[in-house]
This record gives sequence, structure tokens and C-alpha cells, in this order.
Amino acid sequence: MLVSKLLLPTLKDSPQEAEIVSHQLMLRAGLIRKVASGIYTWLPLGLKVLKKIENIVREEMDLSGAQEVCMPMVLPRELWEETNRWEKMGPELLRIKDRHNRDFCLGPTHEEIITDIIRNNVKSYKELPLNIYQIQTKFRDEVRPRYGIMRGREFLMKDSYSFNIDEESLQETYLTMRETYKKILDRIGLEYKISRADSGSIGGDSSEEFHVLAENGEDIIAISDSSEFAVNSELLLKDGEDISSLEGKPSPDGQGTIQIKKGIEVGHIFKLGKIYAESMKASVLDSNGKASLLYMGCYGIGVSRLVAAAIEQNYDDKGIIWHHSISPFDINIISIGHDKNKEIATASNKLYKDLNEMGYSVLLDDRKDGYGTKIKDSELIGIPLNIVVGKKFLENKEIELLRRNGDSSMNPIDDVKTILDFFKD
RNA sequence: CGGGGUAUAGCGCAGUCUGGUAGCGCACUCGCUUUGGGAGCGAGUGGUCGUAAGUUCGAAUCUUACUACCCCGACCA
Repeated sequence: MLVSKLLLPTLKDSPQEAEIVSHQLMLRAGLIRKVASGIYTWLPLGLKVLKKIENIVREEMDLSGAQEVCMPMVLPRELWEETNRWEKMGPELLRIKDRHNRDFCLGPTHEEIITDIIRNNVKSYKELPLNIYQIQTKFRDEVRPRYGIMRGREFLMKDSYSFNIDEESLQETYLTMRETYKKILDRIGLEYKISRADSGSIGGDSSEEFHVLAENGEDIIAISDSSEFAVNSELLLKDGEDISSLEGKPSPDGQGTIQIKKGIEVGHIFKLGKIYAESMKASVLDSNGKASLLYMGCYGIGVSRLVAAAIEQNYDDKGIIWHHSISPFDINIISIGHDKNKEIATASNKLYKDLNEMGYSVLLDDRKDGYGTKIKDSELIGIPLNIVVGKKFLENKEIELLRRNGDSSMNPIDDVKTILDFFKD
């Protein structure tokens, strides 16, 4: 992609509406623009990141044996009344009426809809277990949307629902999803903790949250300094106790002491048990030919929230630092004097073509601006590797390889192998 | 929903107290010169001052109501 053709409205100043780093940088780097409170448009660069994360999630879900579907976003009242959630969800459920005055809502989650599908189409235990997922826009009319994409009202989520014949099978699927989530977050290069959590209004037996550790996290978790142990701090606090009082106490798992950290909840996995099957009468025939209520699990990942979380965990005073797995582009060719100097333009264009053919996603900054403008923008939008074609190229056919982390080297322009090595993390 | 704050050009801001018909930086357009860390000179474009009503000869400025957005709290797969 040529930078001159790209819709990339970068900003030098942070809009006053943005308070936290990820929100400021997402606006400044031209990833998103606000449409209404908690509702955003994804611009080309932001959408690329979103899609990269979405695809990583999809790949790992498919590898885990889950199957993708797409459920509607507009949902009829009747299904929600079966579980009594039309009432229970309260104003968080954005309700609308169609032209016949029939009640609908915008889907904030899809247990009812998928359970309806399964009860109508799956009849035997032999068809189980099933794990069905979708990656779809959700709407929750949050009491207070904030921090840009982090707590939006409209957001992209991967939600999956497993249907199992018994508790053992559910446990197996649950652990598979737990491993899958770890793989996803590892691939994105995030530092995270898995913490025991309150299962909240969605109900069910037990749940765990995946927290990306970051200063601006909304959740406070207690972790052990010498084991894997982590738990949402709410669960450790007795009445009137202050969170800071937990710091330094012995960890409940008997290993090490407690540290208090802030986290961004990017994933949540639940064992729901039979509650939805009961209220919605979802059963299959078991091996004895008897109707058996389904055990369910549900597993969510906030795809759009991961974009913000990745920034919160990886930025500096110059801008975003993308992990290579989710960067909107792999390489940015900074061509200095591209419009005037044919030698530089020709070399840059060839490099651009070659790297594209090698399978990299490449930006070519062909604008009429100087080095300063171009490198500042590149650092702001967080591209992992810059290739500078300029004066040094004219002198001795050398280009500079400049990584976002500051490492740099001068190399002969034909030394493509070095470019590749340099790019490897 | 309770508390606090903001609203003037795409972004950042001044002007409001003390009423006189809107300004600065950046961005943008054109020309020339520049091109390895956000370039220089010259000439330009762009705003019903959040909305509505009121006071006044006259309102960005004073009054009232409303709306939007942000922050804290309560809430939250």
C-alpha cells in the first residue's frame, strides 16, 4: 500500500476526549474515529489490526475443533423470555421494535439463540460434544462506556458455546478452550494472567478470566509472586477490607505472597452447567435412550478490546509498538525524495514489489514529505520494521533497517536475506 | 442514575469575567525552494462560536432550558 493513497489521518495532538494511552494512540494513529459514545468506526489501519487478531482467534478456534457460525444481531424477545433474561438484563439490553410493533433487542450475547439451534437440530448424544462459535459485533448499552474501544457499547467478540452430554465432557471442552486462549494470547505476544472469577449474571458453576496486565486495566487482580495463582481481587476481600491490604499476604494457594496488579479482561470462560438447558428444555437422548439435559459452557474473547489491550501493554512516547503478529503492516519503506529522485523512487518501488511478492505486507511512504514526518508517522502507527531509502543509498547503495525498538543497521540494498533475518523476532 | 467538567475551523487552543459582529499554532490548497528526525518563503481555503429561546441598538460573550461528549462513583460477558 502506498501511504499517499491510504486513509491515514494521523494527529500530532491528542484529542481532549481521550484520557488513556490506548484511546489517545488509536485516535492519533488513525485507527478509529468516534461516531457516538462507545461506538466507533474502524479506519483502514485499525481494521487491519482487528482482522489480524480476528484471524488468529479463528485459526486457533478451528484447530481446537470448534465450528464457526454467524447468528443474527437482532434477536426476538420471545427467546429471551425463555430464560427470563428479557427482564433480568435490564437497560443494558438495547430494545427496538419492528414495524409490526414486535419487540427485539440487539444481541449482547447469544446463549439463547445457539441453545435454540441446538435443541432443534441435535437429537443424540452421539452428535456431541459440539463447540460452536462466532466472531460478531455485539451491543451492550453500558451504564458508562469509556476509554474508547476498551469499554465500548458496540464491540467485536468471539463467543463460543459448547454442548456436552455430561460434566466430564464439559470439563474436557473447558480445558481445551483454556489452552486455546493461552495459544491465542501467546501468539499476539501479550503478558497475561488467568484468574478465578465471579461468574456474574450469566450464571453457572465456575469461570476464569484472562487478564492482560496493564496500568490502565479496569480490573484488579491478586497474583502470587511465585506461582501461576491469580484471582479477581473481589473474591479475596472481606467486607470493608481494602484492596491494598492484600498486598504481601500469603497467597491462598500456599505459594509465595500476593501482588496486586491491574488487568484488562480480554477473555472469560464459563462452565454453565445445565441452567440454560433447563430453562430452555434442551436435551438429547443419552445412551439409554432417555432424554438428558445438555451441559453447556461458554467462552468469550473481546476481539476489539484486544486491540486496545495490546496497545496498553506495548507503547512508548513515540507511539504504538505492535507485535509483528498483529501489526497492520510488516514493513514500511521510507523513501526520501521519492517524488523528485528517480534513482530512489526506482529502488524503493522495486523493494516494495519484491517484498510484497515474498509475502510481506508492505507500506511504501511515497509522500512528498521529509524523513522526519515519515519516521514520526511510522513510529506512531507502530510498524515493526522501517527500511530507509535515502542519501546513503545514493552514496553507496545502502539502506537502513530501522526497527521500532530502535535497533538499526546499514545494509546493501540487495541483501534481502538480512532484511528477512532482521525482521524475525 | 449521583458528583465534577467540557463544547469556538480537521486537531490543539485564545477570546467569555468587562457585549461592538471571530483569532493563533498545526493541518489543508497553489507556487517556488527543500528532503536522514514533524522544512522555509509567499499567496490562499475553511467556523450559522453545541441547540433553542430570551435580554439588548448589538450576543461567542449576559439569562434560561435542552443536547452531546469526557472523568469519578454505582454497574459490567
